[in-house]
Parts: sequence; structure tokens; C-alpha cells
Amino acid sequence: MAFDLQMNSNFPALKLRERAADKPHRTEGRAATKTRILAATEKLFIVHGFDATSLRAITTEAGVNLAAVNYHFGSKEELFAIVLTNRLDALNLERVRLLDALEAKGIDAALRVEQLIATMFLPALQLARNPERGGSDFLKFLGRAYADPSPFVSGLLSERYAAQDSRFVQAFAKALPELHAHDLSMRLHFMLDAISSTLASEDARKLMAGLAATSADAVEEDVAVLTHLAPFLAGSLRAKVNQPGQQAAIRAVIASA
Amino acid sequence: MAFDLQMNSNFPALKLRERAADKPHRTEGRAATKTRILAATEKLFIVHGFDATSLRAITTEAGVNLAAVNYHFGSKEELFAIVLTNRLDALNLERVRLLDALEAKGIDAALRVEQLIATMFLPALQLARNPERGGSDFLKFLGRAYADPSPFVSGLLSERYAAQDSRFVQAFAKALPELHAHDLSMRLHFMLDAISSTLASEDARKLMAGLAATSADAVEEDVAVLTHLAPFLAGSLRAKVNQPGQQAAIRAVIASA
DNA sequence: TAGAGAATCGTACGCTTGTTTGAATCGTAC
DNA sequence: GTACGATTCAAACAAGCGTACGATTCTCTA
Repeated sequence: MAFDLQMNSNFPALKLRERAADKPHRTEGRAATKTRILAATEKLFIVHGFDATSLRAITTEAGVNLAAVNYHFGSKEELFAIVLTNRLDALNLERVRLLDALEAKGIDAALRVEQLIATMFLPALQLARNPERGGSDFLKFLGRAYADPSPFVSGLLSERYAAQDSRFVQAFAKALPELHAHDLSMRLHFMLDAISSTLASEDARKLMAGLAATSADAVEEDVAVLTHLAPFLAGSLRAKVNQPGQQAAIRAVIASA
Repeated sequence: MAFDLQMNSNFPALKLRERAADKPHRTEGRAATKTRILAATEKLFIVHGFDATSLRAITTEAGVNLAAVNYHFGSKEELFAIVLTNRLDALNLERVRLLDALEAKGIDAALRVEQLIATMFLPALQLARNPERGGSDFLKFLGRAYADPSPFVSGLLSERYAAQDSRFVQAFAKALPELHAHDLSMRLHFMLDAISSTLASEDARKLMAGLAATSADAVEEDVAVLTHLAPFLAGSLRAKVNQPGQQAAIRAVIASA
């Protein structure tokens, strides 16, 4: 298990030095530039990812001068670090808060896995209903972030959220004691990779929207989505290897090759 | 279902015009340059993907002149199209051949899903044992190809292999008649995304290598890998929504939020 | 052996990238 | 009202990219 428990990241991009722009002379009389840059960055990141989003595209979208990014944020990486942590810190905080609550009240042994899955994904669904958090774009953002191929993005995520991730790995390990550690690790990786690329793609989100639309109430929306998602994922996590007959079926396929 | 059945792709990058270099003057007296470029391209693509692999990196790795790529292949896209189809045509041909064989002999109704999964992944495992096909690097290559974010790569794959993909979608639909078409489509997407990013990552491949290493025989290796993979994936495909008690468990989580 | 065409080479073009610079402008406090 | 710091601006920087071109070298054929 390659997780370590340090909470404060020392990821280079996060050593945000104090910038001149951080102590504004004027009394915050519309510091619109920084805000507009952040919004434009998020919007373009959702569509194109880190590498393919240029500073020129961002500043054009925001209607500000090209040099504004480096003036206000220092570099492209520092800008994206702020955009990413703005959204994801809240998410991960809420996730562990919910996990704490679940573990405090004790969990149904038989449905532990489904409840852990619900705990992982409910905060995202709830934040996705808050327009201040980007509304339904929040899910696209999430998918992009965890599927982004840039070493900068993946490094940032794994450094900053290692502790929270480890909490969930341990909880799943307790809920699935018969599963070897490396099998569990593989399956969780699997699960998260799949979720990420699904959230990032347009059609899968439409499916989820279809599920949610059947009920107007917010809670019922979450129930609808999670009752489709949880058994599906739990089924894969709980699957047993070497069921009787399966070996024979697979050997039959190999034989016809 | 957005598949169409045309076999011959008209994807722009595949309209490979006849190049001067294709009809060599000399009787193939070491045309090492083209081969070395192809090998270097594949090697670097595995590590960095399409966008992040520059022609200068390729030609340096291959020890040839920068202009050699455009001379022998016309463009970066045409070069990568050849590299990709070289490996993937053989794979997909073998996949449908195995599917034909399976459908001809009739499949065990109860284990249909496992057998279809085995049919999808066995050819990759077998090719991965052939040193001429890149050995174990073949799996990394596969993962990179299907996880690559470049529109060029994803467009090439979906255009060229749409027919084969459709064959498997139909076979799964027959094996899982109770699953709605859009649920099946979502879960298959899920499955393939997960497999791709897993193959592309180093640690997951080590896990699979660990499984395979327990048995020396080639067939037993495949059996070991597939008996771990198939039930896991089949479990997620077969999972039923709205099992009794699950809704309640999920509502309990929401209540503690 | 001479010539023709294939192959390689160095080099440069045009473009885009992130970043930097120095001057112009703005807002506020003295 | 003037002076100062914060902010904006146009412009340019160096570096990297894919591609193209003309000259040179190589290799086989006539």
C-alpha cells in the first residue's frame, strides 16, 4: 500500500509564495480579474484538460490580458493548483466527515460495501447540486481531474489526498476481509478509473441525469443514482475468484483458440 | 447504440497515399530506418502517449534524422496510425475469430458472460507472450492506446474497430437480456475504461504478472489471470439494481450527511 | 563506370507554448 | 493635487513543436 499519512502536502506547486497581488492596495473594489481567470480556467479545464488548455485561451475567455495570469498566480501550474484544490478540498473533507459519521454509528455488516460506496460518491452528488460549486459541471470537473494524464495533475491529487484515500482503503479492507490486499487495491483502482472516465464523458452523465430526473426531490435523486451505482460497483468488489464451473468455462474458451 | 458496421475505415489518417519510400529502389538492403522509427515510436508512445511524444524524441531515440519521419511516413499522424493498426488489427481479428468459434460451438447459458469476457481478453494475453508483438509491453501499449486523450487516437480506434466492437455489444446483450440497452452500454464503457487505465498503469500489471507467475505453463497462466478477471467483471455486469435492503442502507448514509 | 533515383542530412520556416519586461494607467492616501 | 503602489497592457522572449526544402550521400542498374 503506497499511501503515506502526511496531511500537509509539500507538493511543489502548492508552496504558494505570497504574491504582491495578494495584498491589494484598493479595498477589493472589484478584483474581477482573478475571479474571471479562475472561472475561465475551470471551464476550459473541464473541456480540454491541463495540457491542452493554454494560457492564451484562458485569458481570451476571461477577457483579460495574457500577463495577468503570471501576475496574479505566478505560473500556469500554480493557477491550476488553486482551481483544483478549491473544488477538491471541500469534496474530500466532506467525504471523510461522512465516513466518520458512518463508522461512529456502526454499519450494517451485510451492506457495508454499498454504504462505503455511497459514502464515497454522495458528497459529489450533493456538491453537484450547489450552483456555487459549478452545478452539474462539478461532476465533469471531477472526472477530468482524476482522468487527466498530466503528471502535474495526478501528482497533485495523490500527494494532497493520500491521507483521505487511505481512510477509505482501510474501511473497504475491513468490509471485505476475505479479499487479499493486492486484489482489493486492484479493484479499487479499477473502480475509480472507471468512475473518472465515465464522469468525464458526456453520454454517461446523461444516463445519470436520466435516473435522477425521475424524481424531483433532491434526496430521492441521490437515492436513485446510488441504488444504480452501488450494487454495480459492490458486485465487482465482492466477486469471488475460483467459483465452481468458471475455470471449466474459461478453459473451454482457451481450447477453441 | 452509436455503432455502424462499415468495415473499411475512411478515417483521414488512414488514407495512406503511396509514398516514394514505399517502392524502394534497392532490394530492401537493410531498410533499417523505417523499422527503427516504428520501434522508437511504439516505445515512446507507451510511456508518453500521442501528444507528448515529439518527432524529435522519436528520431533521437531511433538514431535517425528528424526529416526521416516525414520522408518515410508523411506526417506524425500517419506514422502513429501505422504503429497503432500494426498491433491492433491483429488483436481485433483474433478477438472476432474467437467469438465466432464460441458462438459456433454454442455457449453455456449460465457462464456466457464469463466466456465472453474471456474471449475479449484472451487474445491480448496470448499476443503479450509473443516477443515479436512486443512481449509484455503489448499490454502497456493496449492500455495507452485506449486511454489516450488525443482525438486523433480515439477517433482512429472508434472508426476502425466499430464493427468488431458492435459484435461484442450484441453478444453481451444476448447474454444479459434483462439489462436495459443503455445500462449495458454504460457498464461496458465502464469496464473498458477501467481495463485500459489499469493496463496502462505499472502497479496493476505487476499484480497480473504475480498471478501468472504462479504457473509456468502458458495455458495455466491465462487460466489464472482470467479466473481472477472474469468473475470480477462479470459480477459488475450482472449486478441487479434495487436489491431488497439496499435502498434502506443508502438512505441511512444520506441521513447521516 | 556513369548516371539515376532513393535515402539521408543540416537547416530553417511558421506556429504555439509559458514567461518576462518596461511602460502606461488606475485608484487611493497623503 | 501630487505622489506612490497596484494593476493592466502591448510586445517580445526563448523554447518547443510539426513540417518543408535543397543539397549531399548512398546504392543499385544500365
